Amino acid sequence: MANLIDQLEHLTEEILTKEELAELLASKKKLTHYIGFEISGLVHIGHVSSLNVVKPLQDHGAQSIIWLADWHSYINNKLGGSFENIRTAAKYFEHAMRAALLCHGVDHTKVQFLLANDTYTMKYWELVMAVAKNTTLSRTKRSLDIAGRTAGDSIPTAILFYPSMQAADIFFLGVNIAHAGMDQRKAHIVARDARLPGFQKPVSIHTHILQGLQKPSIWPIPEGDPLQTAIALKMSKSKPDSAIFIHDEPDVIASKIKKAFCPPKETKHNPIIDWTINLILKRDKTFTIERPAQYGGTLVINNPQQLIALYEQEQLSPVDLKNGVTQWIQHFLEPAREYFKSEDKQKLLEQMRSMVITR
RNA sequence: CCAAGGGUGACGGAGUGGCCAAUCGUACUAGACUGUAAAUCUAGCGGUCUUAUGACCUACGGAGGUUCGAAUCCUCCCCCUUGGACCA
Repeated sequence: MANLIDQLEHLTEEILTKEELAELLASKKKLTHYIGFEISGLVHIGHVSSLNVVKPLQDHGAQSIIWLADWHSYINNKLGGSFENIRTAAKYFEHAMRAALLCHGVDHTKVQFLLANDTYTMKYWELVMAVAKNTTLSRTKRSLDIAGRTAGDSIPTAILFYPSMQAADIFFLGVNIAHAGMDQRKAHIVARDARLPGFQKPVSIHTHILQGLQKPSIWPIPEGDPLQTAIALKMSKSKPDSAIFIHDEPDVIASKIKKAFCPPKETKHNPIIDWTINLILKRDKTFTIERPAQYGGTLVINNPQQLIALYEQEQLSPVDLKNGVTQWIQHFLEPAREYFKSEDKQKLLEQMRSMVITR
């Protein structure tokens, strides 16, 4: 079994911190990690991508928790801000997550699913306040982009509880590793800086945020804070063509990739390049592109550098890359599609779809 | 609770008695052009019917009213923004 730290480094954008993780591993403590999701719309490939660390962690004996953060949805007014809708959505979400885990070859029955509302106790709210007491208002406000908000807008007071609650979740669940997409890093920092007496600072690991498939509204992308840029470019559940959902049929996958923004020679902020590097090449050692002989025949890509070089020199055309990516994703999501074939899950999916539209 | 300013189609934002189904921009959809997408151009973009001209229905926060006629005027209500009052 390969070294866990190396594996995680390969799969993620950052580990806070590597030293702390090494210490944790050396301590022989039981590893527990969690990833929380605000329940909202349909589950897409970005969610799937963020679960890429579950397999190696499990292989090293970690207990995995998927946290269904229904209170966060409620606070953020998702799905009409109705607990009833959110509860239905949570059922869908759990299945969708199980489906996503299958794509990574994870035994989903070993993953623990917890719904926040079924789990919170008075002790939890005490922890929320403890975190809030140790966090300045300005930091809380700066952290609001984890909820897709900015303090500048007129915001309901409830949103201000969001970061403290997310940090408190970590302590409440007693996990020693928190993992999430890069867009959630500020919540983890709040937790790490909260210094709650009697609690360990959590190690936190952050995965890459996959870009949305469509052309960014501002192009070319101005230089700036890379994290802000990534958040701005991330795929959106509310724009169906910017994301591929886990239950999308192969023809839908093909049509979305076909419509995707993909400028020739341009490898920065090119979603197809982004997906190839961060989804495909992180998971597989090689990526094979079948292409007609007239365009060069079958191509095997071994690493991101090679991909970038070929693409920038126009030895790999957007069309061929798209075709390769399409095939790969169709295959990758196959287990999820299978999982969702049953009648009860189709029904949940339908419910979910109508809920998202009505909203 | 008070004051001022607001609530228009997916969004931004015009329109302040008939020429308004509502300018314009963005987004979206379709087609043309590219071995992809983008950009560009053309068309569509509340609903139903019609080959089409057109007709009808539903619409400008909600409910009433004035008028031949209202998104536009009046009344009441709801909500939002900013400031203030109360708590002191």
